[in-house]
Amino acid sequence: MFSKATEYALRATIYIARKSSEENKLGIEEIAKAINSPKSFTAKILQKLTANNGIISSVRGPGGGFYLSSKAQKRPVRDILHVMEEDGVLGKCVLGLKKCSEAMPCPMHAEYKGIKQQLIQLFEHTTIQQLARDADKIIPSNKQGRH
Amino acid sequence: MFSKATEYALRATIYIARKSSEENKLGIEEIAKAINSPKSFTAKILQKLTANNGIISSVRGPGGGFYLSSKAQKRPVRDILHVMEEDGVLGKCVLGLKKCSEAMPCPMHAEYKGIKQQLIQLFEHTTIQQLARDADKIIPSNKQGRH
DNA sequence: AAAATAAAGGATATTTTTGTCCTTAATTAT
DNA sequence: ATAATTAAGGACAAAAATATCCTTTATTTT
Repeated sequence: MFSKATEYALRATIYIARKSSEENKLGIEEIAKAINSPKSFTAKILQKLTANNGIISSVRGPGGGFYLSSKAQKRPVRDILHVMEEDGVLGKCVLGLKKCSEAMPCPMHAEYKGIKQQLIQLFEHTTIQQLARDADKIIPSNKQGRH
Repeated sequence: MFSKATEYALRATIYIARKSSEENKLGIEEIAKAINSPKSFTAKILQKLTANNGIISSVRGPGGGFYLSSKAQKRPVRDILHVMEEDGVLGKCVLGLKKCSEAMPCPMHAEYKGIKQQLIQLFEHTTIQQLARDADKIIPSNKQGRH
């Protein structure tokens, strides 16, 4: 469904959300290892997600690394797709027609319409935080100890 | 969602289903023009779909061309994806994890599960013929005159 | 101030996807 | 038989996606 770059972006962001905080940043080495992605390629992707006050925050130098602000945690997953310039795939025609609409539907339009809507809703309404918490329910992270 | 090659494969097959019969075959020129795809590239794709008694039938020489047997018309759209080696995308994990299952779910698994099932059902239960007929309801083809 | 650390950024390489062109093979009509 | 037509197939080209490496910049520690 998505490019590898976008898959890495999603995995990395969720991982950072789970394991980091402003006090406990994560290095690219750890992130790439954890999400099983090529390090340098992942670094480029994080650059994109970090650029101009983006989704991920970063600090250089010793003790530096990547983290997610609590504000960023509340952003919808779709924002990640947007930065990766792949949010288009959600609304796109399955047959790849540029002009496919209610007025000019492709042969699959009627059948696919409902699924498309659900996809858009899913990525729009799900926040990064929700996914991070879901993941923690299954394999608890050690970001914060539970009392 | 799918590669261009697969989009062309779907569009071409549906077009052939609508406009051709064993008595009235279509040439690559017409097909490519109709579905707005590069001719030679589309030819390669039709070769794939034609190979070893595949979905599309073809005959060389004058009066030759491509057509769909009535048996092929009844095949599910998923068969096209299979030939294009992209039926995998339907069942694939959204985050691209190789091992994502009920037992080892990715963070999006629960949320995406239902949509994935609908996608599989859609491509499995919809036949080429159904799409061709849907399309004809909107823009009637001239394959057979209506009395 | 110097050294060490970690992300940012540029340049380049590799692989895959997309696309084109030309020749070959099969079939039909002359 | 020969010529014409049309798909099959091979070789190659271009573009995009994926991946690596090296240098630079910011920050902290010594």
